Amino acid sequence: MSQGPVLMWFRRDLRLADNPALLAAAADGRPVVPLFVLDETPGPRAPGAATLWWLDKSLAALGASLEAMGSKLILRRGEAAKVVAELAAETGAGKVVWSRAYDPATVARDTALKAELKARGLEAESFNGSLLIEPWTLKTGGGTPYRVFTPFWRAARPAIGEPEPEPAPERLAAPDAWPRSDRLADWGLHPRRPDWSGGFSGWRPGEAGAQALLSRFVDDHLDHYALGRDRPAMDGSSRLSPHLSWGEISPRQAYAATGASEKFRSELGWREFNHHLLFDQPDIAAVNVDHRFDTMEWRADEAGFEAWSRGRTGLPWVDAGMRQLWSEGFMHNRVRMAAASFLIKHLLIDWRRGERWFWDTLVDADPANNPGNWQWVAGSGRDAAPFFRVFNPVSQGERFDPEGDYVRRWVPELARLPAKYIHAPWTAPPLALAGAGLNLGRDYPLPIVDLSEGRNRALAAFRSL
DNA sequence: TTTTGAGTTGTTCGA
DNA sequence: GTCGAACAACTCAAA
Repeated sequence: MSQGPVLMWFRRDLRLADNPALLAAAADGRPVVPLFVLDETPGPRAPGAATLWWLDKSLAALGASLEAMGSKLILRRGEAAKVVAELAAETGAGKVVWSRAYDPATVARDTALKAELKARGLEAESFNGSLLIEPWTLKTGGGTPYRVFTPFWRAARPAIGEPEPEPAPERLAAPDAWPRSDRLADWGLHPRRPDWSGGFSGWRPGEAGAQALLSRFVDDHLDHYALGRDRPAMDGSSRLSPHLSWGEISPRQAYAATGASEKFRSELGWREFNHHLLFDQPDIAAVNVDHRFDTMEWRADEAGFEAWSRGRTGLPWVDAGMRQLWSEGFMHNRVRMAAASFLIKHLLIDWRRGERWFWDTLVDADPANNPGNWQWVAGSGRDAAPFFRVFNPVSQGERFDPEGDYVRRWVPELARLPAKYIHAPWTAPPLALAGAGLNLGRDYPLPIVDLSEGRNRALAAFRSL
């Protein structure tokens, strides 16, 4: 067996517990050199601004946890495969371990790196640190990937079983000398000039924050998840998505803790489904999974896109969601669907534009889930919504925010409007508008599109595919 | 090979 | 207000 330290390359697995790569690194007592590489070279998709904010805090948390056990997180910047190979040489490492990624570009890079390391006489091993079940282990009877969620999940469940997450390694041996590390602050991941992250204060990135959130969710919300997840004003959702995205918590840990809710587990199932899609398809952020959509003539509506992204569409349900997104880096899932549907269907704007906006603004932006869910709403994805499913922002709002509390919170100019009109302020009688101190068209926009006309235009366009 | 049952999240219209 | 049908057939997965 080769000697020297083991290089533990952290990627989207920024945790110590239930991390198979880290356990393998620690297993035989050799010194461990933990590493994270910030790769800004073109190639695998670069994280968006909100996720970089998150990464900054998550790396700080991971670094502190490692130091508490006498270890250290080495930070390097550059082309990842090159940096890893160089640091392996620099430290005399005999082995490199990491958790697998599933997008084709990263898979190709990692495969090449593994071959290169082995050619140099090093051991290189990758592990499953991010999924309940890996794509190549689950196939239909015909040997193809599942394209429909329900049979996919029915087949996946027995294969997953009841996982038993592993604890963190008890100790990590330190090398004789630590290699040089960048300073996290020098990476400039926290936004400056302006610092737009003031609304992010409710988040606690890092493994401890993820575990605390999971416990609280299981104690307070899991019993009523199926209903609570549909009420944005109550926020009975788990909010675990950004923690899962960076692997601060493993899906095995989340799955094991939530056996009381099939509904929640099936949401983890959709995360798996999207990762399997990511693995099978060349580039789900750019290419329609259903190629019939390649001929769709999307509208080039700059004003519409601008109104949508800034929460100025005049549809309170959509605007509340888009403003929550801008403020917190998050949007409740119920509202995401309506906001996405509005852009794609009522405005007939290419889903990729919306996907890119979410990619940059969501703290949970994920290479599998973000494009997968956008394609699902557009109807171009796998097991996607039928074309005639056009979310109506007014009826959705009335159904899932009957008191209007969610809208009041995020669209304060409507706060004094009675619940009866809050999802459709243009229907309020003049007296009600005056009583709410609201001058429509000045304080808050009139709808930028007539809902009925927009819907019919979308149905016609989608039908013609 | 053929057949069969089923398919995340909706809206509108008419009875 | 409530309810069922229509929306558009199509594809998937498994028997």
